Amino acid sequence: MDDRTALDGLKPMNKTLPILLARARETLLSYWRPKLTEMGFTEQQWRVLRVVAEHKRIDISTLSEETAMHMPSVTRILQTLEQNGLVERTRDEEDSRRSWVRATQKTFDVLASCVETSNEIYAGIEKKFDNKKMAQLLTLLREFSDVRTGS
Amino acid sequence: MDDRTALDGLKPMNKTLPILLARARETLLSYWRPKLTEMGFTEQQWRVLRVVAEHKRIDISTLSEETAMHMPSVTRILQTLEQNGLVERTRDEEDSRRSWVRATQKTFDVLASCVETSNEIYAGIEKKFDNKKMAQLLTLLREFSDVRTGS
DNA sequence: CTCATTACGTTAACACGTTAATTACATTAT
DNA sequence: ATAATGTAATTAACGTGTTAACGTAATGAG
Repeated sequence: MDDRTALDGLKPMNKTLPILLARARETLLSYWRPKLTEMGFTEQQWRVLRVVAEHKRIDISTLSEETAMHMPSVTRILQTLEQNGLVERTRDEEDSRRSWVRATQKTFDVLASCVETSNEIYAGIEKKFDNKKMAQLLTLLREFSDVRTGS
Repeated sequence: MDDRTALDGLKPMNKTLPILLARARETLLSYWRPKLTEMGFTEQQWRVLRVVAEHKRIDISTLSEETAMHMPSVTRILQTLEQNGLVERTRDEEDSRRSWVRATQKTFDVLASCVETSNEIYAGIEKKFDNKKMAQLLTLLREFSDVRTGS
């Protein structure tokens, strides 16, 4: 017989934060996936596109920070988006290490065509998870994110 | 000049759920990463190991559900864990499609050696994000996860 | 000025996420 | 029985997560 006493000090995994975060993400995606598939974007490409469009121009480091993705992922995704004519890149004149990314008109057209569906999706979620709870959840997630350790 | 009117109907991305979920995950990992690296596990391998250890035996589908990971990922991770002597697998006698996974003593030893650190990590988090807030967060995440659509 | 250091971004390598297809076995209906 | 359908798990293919190393350019100390 196995010695399972090791488990005494550990919480049941299905009640822990990592699992619940993963489930919440999966639930959110269950609403978005049909539209993303139809548009031919991955969730991550969509995030990058959205953030780039919010700025007149943005550098890779800031983009990485705002999308909550690591820079290698951002680099790869930008290559794809650039090939598809959704973003353009230029080098900084003063500091030639830095490069700037801008959204093209094509991106704004895609976003415009998505606003309606976006509102429908959030309305659908709100039916089952009201705005007050959502606001609480967002606040708690923000507060939790602020306790990050060095790194 | 670009036509940015498309953005009028969309929330700033840095205030949306997908980004905040990603940040929360990253924050949590910032606490765990040192220990995981030291032990030589990825976060996902650790999740699988923990869940397997909670059951006398568990099938792949259930394991996939409880770890909130897709079955192909679970399959790959189990191959690694099995090669390292952390889990064992057997086929079901009645239904030979199903296979059962069990944790070995080696797994329980690893878990036992981790309980102390685990408690320290959660204590560290609790200093900056108290138990009441954590309980609220877990509850809201659970409630949100329950609104998943078909699929 | 020069060398060491730091910072921005990319590349490389391997693990996981995601979807579709596949294999193998059970179940159901005819 | 057998053919059709459904289910458990794996494989395949491609995109992303993650870490380390790399190339290049700016910065700072001597």
